[in-house]
Amino acid sequence: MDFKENEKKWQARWDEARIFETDPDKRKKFFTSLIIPYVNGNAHIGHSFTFTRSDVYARFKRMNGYNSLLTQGFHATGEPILGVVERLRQSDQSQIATLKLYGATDEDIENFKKDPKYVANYWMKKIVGSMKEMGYSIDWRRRFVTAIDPCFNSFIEWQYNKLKEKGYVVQGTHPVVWCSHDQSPTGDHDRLKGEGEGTIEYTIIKFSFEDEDGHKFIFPCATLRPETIYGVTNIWLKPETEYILAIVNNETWVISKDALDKLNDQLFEVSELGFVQSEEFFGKRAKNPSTEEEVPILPGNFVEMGTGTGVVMSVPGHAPFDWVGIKTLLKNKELSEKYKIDSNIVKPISVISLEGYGEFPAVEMVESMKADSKEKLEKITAELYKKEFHQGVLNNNCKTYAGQKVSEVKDHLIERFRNIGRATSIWETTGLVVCRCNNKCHVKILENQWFLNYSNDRWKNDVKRHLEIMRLYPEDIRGQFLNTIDWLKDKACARKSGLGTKLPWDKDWIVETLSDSTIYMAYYTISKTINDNNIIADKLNDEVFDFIFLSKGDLKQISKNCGLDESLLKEMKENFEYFYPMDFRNSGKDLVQHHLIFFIYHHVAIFPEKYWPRSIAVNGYVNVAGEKMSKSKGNIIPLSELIEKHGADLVRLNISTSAEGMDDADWRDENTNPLKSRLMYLNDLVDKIERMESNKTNVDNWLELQMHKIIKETTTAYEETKFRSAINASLFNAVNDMKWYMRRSITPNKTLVKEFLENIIKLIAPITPHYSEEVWNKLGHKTFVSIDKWPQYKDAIILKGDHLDKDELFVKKTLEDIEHVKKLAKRQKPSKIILFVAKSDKFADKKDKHHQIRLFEEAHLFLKKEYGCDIEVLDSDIITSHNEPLYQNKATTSKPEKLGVIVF
RNA sequence: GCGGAGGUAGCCAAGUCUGGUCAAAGGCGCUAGGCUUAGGACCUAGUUGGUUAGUCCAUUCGGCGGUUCAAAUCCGCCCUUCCGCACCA
Repeated sequence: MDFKENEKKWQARWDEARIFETDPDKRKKFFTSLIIPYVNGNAHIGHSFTFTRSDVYARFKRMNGYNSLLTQGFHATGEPILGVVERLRQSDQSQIATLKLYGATDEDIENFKKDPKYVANYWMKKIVGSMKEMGYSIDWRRRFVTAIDPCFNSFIEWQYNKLKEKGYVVQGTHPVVWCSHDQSPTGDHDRLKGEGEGTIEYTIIKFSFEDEDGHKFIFPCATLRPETIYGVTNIWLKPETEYILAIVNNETWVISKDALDKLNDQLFEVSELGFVQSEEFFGKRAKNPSTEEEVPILPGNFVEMGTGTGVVMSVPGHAPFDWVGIKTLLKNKELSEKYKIDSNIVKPISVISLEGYGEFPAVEMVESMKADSKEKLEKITAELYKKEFHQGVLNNNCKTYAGQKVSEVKDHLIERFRNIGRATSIWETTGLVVCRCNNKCHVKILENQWFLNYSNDRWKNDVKRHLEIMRLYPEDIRGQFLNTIDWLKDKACARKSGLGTKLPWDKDWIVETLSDSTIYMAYYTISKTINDNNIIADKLNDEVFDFIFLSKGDLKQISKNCGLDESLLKEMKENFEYFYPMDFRNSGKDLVQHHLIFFIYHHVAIFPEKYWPRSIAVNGYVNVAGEKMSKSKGNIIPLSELIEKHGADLVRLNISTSAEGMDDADWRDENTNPLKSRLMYLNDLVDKIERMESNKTNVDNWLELQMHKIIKETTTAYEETKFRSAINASLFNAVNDMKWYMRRSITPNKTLVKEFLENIIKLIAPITPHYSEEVWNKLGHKTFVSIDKWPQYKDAIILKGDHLDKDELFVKKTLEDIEHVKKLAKRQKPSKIILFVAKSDKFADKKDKHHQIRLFEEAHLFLKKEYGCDIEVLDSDIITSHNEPLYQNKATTSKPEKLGVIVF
């Protein structure tokens, strides 16, 4: 069979017969879709896994009598497409290489530079092409592209108006990594350095200071460990450095230049007064707001002006850098005399007790590890901070907090100091972040940002409650869902750039990307009507959507208002009410944390409960020959290339049986071989059927039993989306059983073999649809197997079939025994084989013995054919002392579960 | 750090919920033989070590310890790999 030829043939026939165009009818419906792929490149091997799984499930349901709707849309919302265009305009070679890998020509690339929509449409067509080649059973009349299709944008506007009505879209403030040059948040992909870095809040402890003239200043010490406040011995400023004096919320602060910019972006009222050299303050004293004690201000070379405020409090007992700073200073006679300090004045103060350490863990660690380099100090600092946070307890120097665990008291302490105006906070990136434009980023707190109020208790609880009744495949993933829902916070939902829908009430903003992939499934139910009738976006106002999706309003009136025919409105409403809710959604496991959760959230928020989604399936990633896919490895194989090489059925079969559950799939070309050879075996068997006769044989019952077991096992596996198990049963086990049957039965039974084949062909049809159509046709059927009836099994046959299995197992075991003996006796071509059935007294039931004798007498021809020699079955009871010793020995050692064997 | 999923013979991978029938399915690879004979495929057997006319013994399922007549499977501790943690799709 030429797979590719065959696939083209059947795809054309399906098209012609429109068997996948799905409209409401009397049957029960089943609604699913493939994941909505991003149209900035071609479909590749990674997509094929989730695509195929969805199609297989839709086909499985279709054969099980459902009116199965499989739909497909495309995703163009957000930055990526604009990014592609931008990079092409800058002649980015790696971008060009990627696009070429996906099959774009130089001419295409020139066109891409002109228009993002061209890019989207170009790749959409390519992907559609691959999907058709893969034989996905999609109702193509319903396709659309997000952000490009104006009608879809109207739908998103409706979504947001609904969410806002419910109070689920709110305004708030939020810290983001910010590039002040670009004036925008700097996401991971926009960074030269600092991928994965986030934001972290430093506490600022305000130390007060008064100079000789009575001017009051604040030294705002930025720290991650405000709980060590009681252990402060001094303040560090960087020597020989200009600090800035600035009015910050009506106080005069001494801070770094960087800090000024940061505070400016973090909702402080800031105005610059002037410069001051750090030397001006050294030796003078500032007041600790917790102890009211005065501590000296001293030079510390290690102070980093770019971090925090550039002003640091020193806790030498618990901070390695501080202890080294103190040591360095005391060693320097000139400075210590100048600033009048000695080892008493800056003596470490113990504030945290930590098991396994003495009073001053930082001192101990520095000394024992001889830490001197910055790297070493950073390492032990991180280690010590972690230990003290998790295991440390504040000691008696900490007044009211004495005896409390650091991990438990930290937040209270910060809260109290803030409340009495002695602390505030400054946000910092968790590591150095440099924007594409080469500017160093800091944290900005965005105001009046629009948020989806995912932390809303009512909303959250609705989601959790619904999750309880949803089916999840595999069930293991539930914990991941629950946990994510628990910590889900509000999510910024409007941005300034990218393709997408404008926020309906604030046109300066564009709705963020993920909201385009939350309830778009509802749009599939109406997109056919929109596409067929060229409905324009203006007519699809909120009133129309309310009518279709929420049954609100009067048909006549709405029709009049929007200018759409009543019949069209009714058609959309009927389609929606028939196909909704979505029954099954399959995605990669990486989408659980956002897409899939938001999918539930938005449905729960907007639609009546009966339209909330029914199930979610999740699968792993796709590796190629054991390695992760990556552009750098160049192992991202476009789907079209795979199909060209193997044909769609083998790609479908290989990928969908490569893994199940949350395991990652692994594409290996060579794995197609065993799959192909089994398909060919079945195909070849069809040709042999004609020469068979319809005589019952003694192993027919056994094969029939296997058939029912295979149907049952396969069906159950499909239900659970365990396609690997399904194929294991319906292809591997089935072929093995069939091979055994063909070997075992001297004259295979035509009727049974045909029935068996027909069932197997159907069982694998969701995964290898083209192949199955062809073989089905060859078996003499004029119908499409894709829409034929799923095989049924009979539990009754399975339940009473145990003894058949036992018998066959016994024959197989005896075959192995004979082989074994042959080898040991070194008789490659035996002239005669004698089998001994055990003596009567060893059988609990005499009937079993007779059954055994009959079994092997029936198998006589088979055994004779196997070994090409005479086979004799002997009853051990008839062996007497007159027989040869070997005979006597076998007669006595034979057991009911093991025949005695002599090979001549 | 928080959370999720894993670690099984050369590789991939079932089995773990519901302990025994597990020296542990299946596939790949490898070895021997067959078939054809120089194409791959296909068929049979083997693939922890020892031992044997088909038996039996020892050791094995990340590590250590425990429960049990019995553990890959249950319990505890430890080691280790992968994944997600948001304004990025």
